[in-house]
Amino acid sequence: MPAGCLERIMLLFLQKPKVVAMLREKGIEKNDLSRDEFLKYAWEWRDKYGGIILKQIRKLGCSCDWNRTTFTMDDDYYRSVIHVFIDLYNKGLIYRGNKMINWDPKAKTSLSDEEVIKREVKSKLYFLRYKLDTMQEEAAYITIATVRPETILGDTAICVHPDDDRYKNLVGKFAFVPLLNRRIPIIADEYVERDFGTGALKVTPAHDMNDYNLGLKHGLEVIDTLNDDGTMSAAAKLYIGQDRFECRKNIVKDLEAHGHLVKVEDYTNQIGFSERTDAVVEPRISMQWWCSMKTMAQPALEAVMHDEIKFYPSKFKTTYRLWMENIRDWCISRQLWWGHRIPAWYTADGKFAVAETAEEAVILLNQESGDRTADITINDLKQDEDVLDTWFSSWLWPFEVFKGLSNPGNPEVKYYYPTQTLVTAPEIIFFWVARMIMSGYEYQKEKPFDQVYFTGIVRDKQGRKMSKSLGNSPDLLELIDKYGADAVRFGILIASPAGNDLLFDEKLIEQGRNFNNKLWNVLRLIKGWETKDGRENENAIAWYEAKLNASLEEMERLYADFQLSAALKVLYSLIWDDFCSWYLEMVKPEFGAPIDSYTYNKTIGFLEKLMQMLHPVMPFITEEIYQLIRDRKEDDFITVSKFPVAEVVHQHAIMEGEKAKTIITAIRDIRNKNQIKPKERLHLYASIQLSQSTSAIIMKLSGIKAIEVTHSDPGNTIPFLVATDKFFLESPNVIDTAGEKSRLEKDLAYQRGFLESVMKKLDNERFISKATAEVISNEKKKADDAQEKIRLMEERLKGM
RNA sequence: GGGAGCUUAGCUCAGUUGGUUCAGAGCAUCUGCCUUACAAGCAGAGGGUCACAGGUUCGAGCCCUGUAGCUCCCA
Repeated sequence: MPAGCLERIMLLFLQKPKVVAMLREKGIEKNDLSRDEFLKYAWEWRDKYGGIILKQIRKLGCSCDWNRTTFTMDDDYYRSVIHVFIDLYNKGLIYRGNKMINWDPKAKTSLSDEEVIKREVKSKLYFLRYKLDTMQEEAAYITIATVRPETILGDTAICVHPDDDRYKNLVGKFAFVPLLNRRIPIIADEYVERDFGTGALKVTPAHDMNDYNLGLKHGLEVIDTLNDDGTMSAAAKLYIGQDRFECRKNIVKDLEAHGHLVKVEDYTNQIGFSERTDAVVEPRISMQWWCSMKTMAQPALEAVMHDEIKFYPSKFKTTYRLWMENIRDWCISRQLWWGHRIPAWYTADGKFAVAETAEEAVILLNQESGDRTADITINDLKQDEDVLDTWFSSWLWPFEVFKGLSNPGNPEVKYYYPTQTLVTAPEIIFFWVARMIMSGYEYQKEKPFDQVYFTGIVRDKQGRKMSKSLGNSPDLLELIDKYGADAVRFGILIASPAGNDLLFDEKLIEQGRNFNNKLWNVLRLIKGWETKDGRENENAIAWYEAKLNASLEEMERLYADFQLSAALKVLYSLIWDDFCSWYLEMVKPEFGAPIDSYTYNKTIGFLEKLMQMLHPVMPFITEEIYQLIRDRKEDDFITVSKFPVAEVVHQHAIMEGEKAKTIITAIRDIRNKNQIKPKERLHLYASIQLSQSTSAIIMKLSGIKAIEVTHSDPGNTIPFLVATDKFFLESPNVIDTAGEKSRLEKDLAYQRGFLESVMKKLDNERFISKATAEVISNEKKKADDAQEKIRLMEERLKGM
């Protein structure tokens, strides 16, 4: 089983406490602290919670290599992140630039596109009229629609579609921004959607991505009306200092009072929220550090498209390709304190150098200026206040945990890199997966892993994503207390089909707990047996051995294809149905009687294998049972034992066993339908000679006194068919002929219909000429079987 | 607006080279059992026009096209 699949799924449940939240609980606002004070708290937090999270992971039964825990803020790792920044800067792949970014006014930091979560929100669409600058006496207006009326203070143009007849004559003219009376041009651009609103668009280059682009194209003025905390700036001229949402309310009132508000409509639109603080994100022009992506994306894209790195499920290849082909530069600076501080050093006059230390920066800057008389000293420099996006450190993970960058070619990185499988969530395919692949090729000249398995997203019973605001995430530790870690693991894994979402339901955990209980009772049963010499139950043992090997084969196939829940279902059924309900019932001695040693040893062997197969899913109980069924050497643990390998499957043994099962089930069904007590021992008559061993199993599991061979109904029996073999079960009660007859007739009708459809095929020349020989012979066999069954049923109906 | 995916039993879902021994599992339901491993259990049973409409094929839950509804990703 690919290690970590389940672990990854389960980690989704864990709560991630945040430093800022912790401080707030203590009554400390981040703004009251200095950078150093904040970092002191953050490290305290990390030491405390980092440890707790690791403990929780252990509690879940994750078997990781605990000697290799690594943190991106560890000294060595930190240096590597800085090194990569400098390296990419020197390669020209990192640059500083003033561009439009996503701004989180609550955290007062920039965000990458990936950190913005779009949500649909019910808003209002305000229709506002702008007075046109005309020579005429009579006032004329142009009406625009906006959901953010406060942004009109930053308007520097109105834009219409060049082919829009309604506005053609206005292009090139001017209008006045309401309340401010700033004169702005009316321009034309094909970007405008004529059907939306009034077809006229207000342009605010400082606060909207598209408007920004329009501004660049048409050389518009940029007026930044917002401060970094989301309040109106001095440039807004009005409402200065008011929060953007408060300002919205006020400006609507004022616009209405001045007759600029034409109407208000309800409107649903997508709004970006900060993944970090859930604040409404503001597009904002800002000086940030950027990582150029195009060149690094190229090899990373090809690797996945050519299956050098395989995605499971493969549908994510398309998602990946589309993102990579349209990749945009990555905003890597964050206005935070916690993180890897950007190694850029500034002089008072705005010059800067990128270097590991201030000393090196001094040298670089002095070399650059070449002016010996004006040498810069360390005291003249100030380090960039900002830190790097956390993903800028995480993307080095696959090799830097083995020091593949800081100590290139060391034995560990040579041994472990590339790793086998990355298990992760599709949500971070861009954040992390794509970037790890890029950094792998950039810094190790090789892919970071062979395959990526994407788990589903955990949802609640109603199909909603688990989220803090909904409060619908279950407390995993509480569940473990209630049901046990094994049960929780089982419940989650059984419901995790490859790549599909997982609907969490406590019922599934209950199923896991019941399974635990079942396993424990198996142990109790077997431990209670006394042994005697002998060799019995050979058929049952041969059947189960074959069954176990067949299931192992099946599971190997499913695991290779990452069909984890399917593999677990096979195993669950192999244990509960085949082992407990059938095998153990077949070999179980009568109460108090001893079991032969051959059967006993075989049974212990089976249970041992089953526990090994189940161990990745339920590590705790399987280890416990493993230790209890045999005396073990001190260092013999299931967790380090070899996973069983499938041996040759004896098909004949399986068929023999299945036949016995079918006969037994038929007899049990008849007992049920005819209210014959399970304890009542009956005679069975069969048209065929069953093997000694099969007969013994049938007698034991269906309460049969004796089995006799017969060719006709001995009378006072209930007849039944298994394949084309006839059986007659002695009936102690008066036989319900009417019920029996109607059941028989129903079955007969089905068989006739079945035969008809098969014959249709066989009579079809085109079928005979086109289908494979195997398919045809199979169909012929079906027809023969059906004919025989029909004959037997008709015969019986006649006799009733 | 662009893209990906989903629609199968009352519920949640499997069904990976097209062949009515393939229409399945778990839960839920019904019937009968406190049978000394297990009532958190045992033994059985019922239940589906595989979203809809066409098409390809000897044959379609599976392949193709369209329609409807839902979900996700990107803009």
